[in-house]
Amino acid sequence: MDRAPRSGRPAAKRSDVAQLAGVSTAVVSYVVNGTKNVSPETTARVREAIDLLGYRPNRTARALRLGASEMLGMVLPDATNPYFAMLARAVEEATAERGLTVLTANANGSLETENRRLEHLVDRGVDGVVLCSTVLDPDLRPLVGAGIPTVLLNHWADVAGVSTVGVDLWEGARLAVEHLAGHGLDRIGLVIGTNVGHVLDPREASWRHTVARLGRGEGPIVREPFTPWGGYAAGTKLVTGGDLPPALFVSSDRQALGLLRALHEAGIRVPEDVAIVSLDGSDDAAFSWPPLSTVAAPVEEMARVAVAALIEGAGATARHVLLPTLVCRASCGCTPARRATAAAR
Amino acid sequence: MDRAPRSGRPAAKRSDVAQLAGVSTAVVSYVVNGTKNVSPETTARVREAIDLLGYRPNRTARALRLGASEMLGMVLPDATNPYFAMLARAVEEATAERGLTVLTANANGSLETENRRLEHLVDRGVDGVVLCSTVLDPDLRPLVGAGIPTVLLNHWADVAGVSTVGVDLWEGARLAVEHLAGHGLDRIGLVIGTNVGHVLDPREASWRHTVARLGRGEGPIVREPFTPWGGYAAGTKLVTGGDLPPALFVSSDRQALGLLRALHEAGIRVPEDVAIVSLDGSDDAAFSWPPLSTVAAPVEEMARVAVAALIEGAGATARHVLLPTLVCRASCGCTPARRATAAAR
DNA sequence: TTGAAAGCGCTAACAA
DNA sequence: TTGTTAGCGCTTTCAA
Repeated sequence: MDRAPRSGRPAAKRSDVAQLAGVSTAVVSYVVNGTKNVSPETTARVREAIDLLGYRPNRTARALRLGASEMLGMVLPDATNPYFAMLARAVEEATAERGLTVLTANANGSLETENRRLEHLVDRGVDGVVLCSTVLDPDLRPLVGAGIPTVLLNHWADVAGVSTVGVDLWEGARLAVEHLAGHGLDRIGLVIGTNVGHVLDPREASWRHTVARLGRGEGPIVREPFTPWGGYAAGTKLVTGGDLPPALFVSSDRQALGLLRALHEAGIRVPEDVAIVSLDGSDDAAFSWPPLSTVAAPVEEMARVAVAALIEGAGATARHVLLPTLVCRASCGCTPARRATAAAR
Repeated sequence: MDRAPRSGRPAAKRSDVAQLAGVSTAVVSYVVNGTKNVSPETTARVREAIDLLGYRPNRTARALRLGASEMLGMVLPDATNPYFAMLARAVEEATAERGLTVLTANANGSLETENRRLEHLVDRGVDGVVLCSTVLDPDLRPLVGAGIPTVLLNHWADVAGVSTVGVDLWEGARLAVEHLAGHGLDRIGLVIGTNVGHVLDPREASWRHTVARLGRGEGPIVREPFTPWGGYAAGTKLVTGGDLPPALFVSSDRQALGLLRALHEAGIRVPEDVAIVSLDGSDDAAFSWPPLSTVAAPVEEMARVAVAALIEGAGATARHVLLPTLVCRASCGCTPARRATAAAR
């Protein structure tokens, strides 16, 4: 070795422990990993030596030897999006419970970056990958080529060779539309994203289907990106288009935030003039004005299922579809936004 | 080795490349890392072999050999907080530019978890740590003990032995208060967090100082946690306390979100009845209602400085204090919130 | 119950 | 310019 040890006292290694305890290095391994029977006395001696030296096993060496890094990779479109941030945190938690680490990477909304990050994770030797992709059919070749178990999280389409876990968007849209209809609103519009490719988004399909089933009128449909700016643009279109329906199903919370702003700017009241239910259930929906009623994805459960699929999946590919739940706040009209006393002012 | 190779064809290793190219393994290293002169012909042959086999160096082995993982660790209080999410993304970017990877960990607001995550990062052999702690004086022992370079990000107090990079909060508060005063408002209150320990928060000190210097009245001061719920509680107090000042400096965007909600519920208009400037500059401030005027931290710069301090710092400990900038939106009264046409309705 | 030793894939000093 | 080789710290087989 030709490198100076790190500043500070060099970390103790397994052989130091072995020497101090008067055993072979193998025994230290047995004690540390509990993989073999070691006599109580020896165990005690080894434990003591470990404590004395403050020994911590070198996980890099372990990873090299094992051919497994005990790390999971996760790539997100953008951790700055509260919904993905929740997902990331949940995955981290589910992973930590199993003694693994997550290596998180942001694709920043770029497919090219997504691929680069993916390859990077492969190089780092992650044992599995949780991929939240913005595209329906991500490029899985680097993963498949390396034989790395992969699960597509927050995904609703079928993809060959990998497991997916997603929300039942059809059911989510049904929940939203039925709720809005339950408020007696009879024309229900849709604000939805643009990046869904050529496959019909289940949110759109279900919105259309449910509106028809309930015998309500189909309001306008506006397609804009899944961002607050997209939502703002949608709101502006709706307002200037002069065809503002009394109810709107918005396919993401962030869009709803932007929509709300456009509506406010135009002096349109929510929920009095337009009632809104959105979809995601991210934190920021609770502190918009008015607070958003939203169909919430079961984020923790999604994460747990995804991690389990990766670890226990053992090559099986399954499609997990989880049910969302409606969280009522003020934007749909369920709860009065202002306090009674305030309204009386 | 006693383990089956991963499913799929086993990855090519350096010796395969060497064999195919008809050179020694050392030469492959030289070519891959560009550490030594290799003749053009040999280089070409090696490159070809690499492409042919789809060879990718094993970073775990490299890390073990080098004694450096080429990973940086980052621990955050909560990546679900948009401000920290921005910081995390910026750090990831600054790190990627240098060919390194970030291992991110969430402390979930718990000091105990923070320490556990820190130790975990040490075990993983990270070459440096970016620590965003919620406490003023975090436990750096695991880091110092292992001789791992550390920088405290988003920190404003002096801590022995490590570099810090933070925002000039005094200046931030000055900017906010002066701006509010510039709108002709003469009593300026403060909403601030509770978890600052026994040291006087510079935001509070500067608010007090600036208000006095400008000859304005000091409005009420409310202390609640740095969360939307804290902000909501603060707003409720202010409203029911009956001492609502015409201007409020709020020490974090998330608090401001909650505050806004409490104000809305009480039918109080922003900025007409109360003008608000907050501090952070996170994304969600742009889509609240009304959009928040906020003193924005130079997040990208903070991240770059932090990463540079870690990598080029070479044991030096410096204190970097960066300047925030005021971003005016509607909550302070600079911009009319509603469109003129809407106001005319 | 314990130990000796091979070797994970890579780097780089040293020799040729 | 290229090759030989000794490890990095760990796990685990096989033998004692």
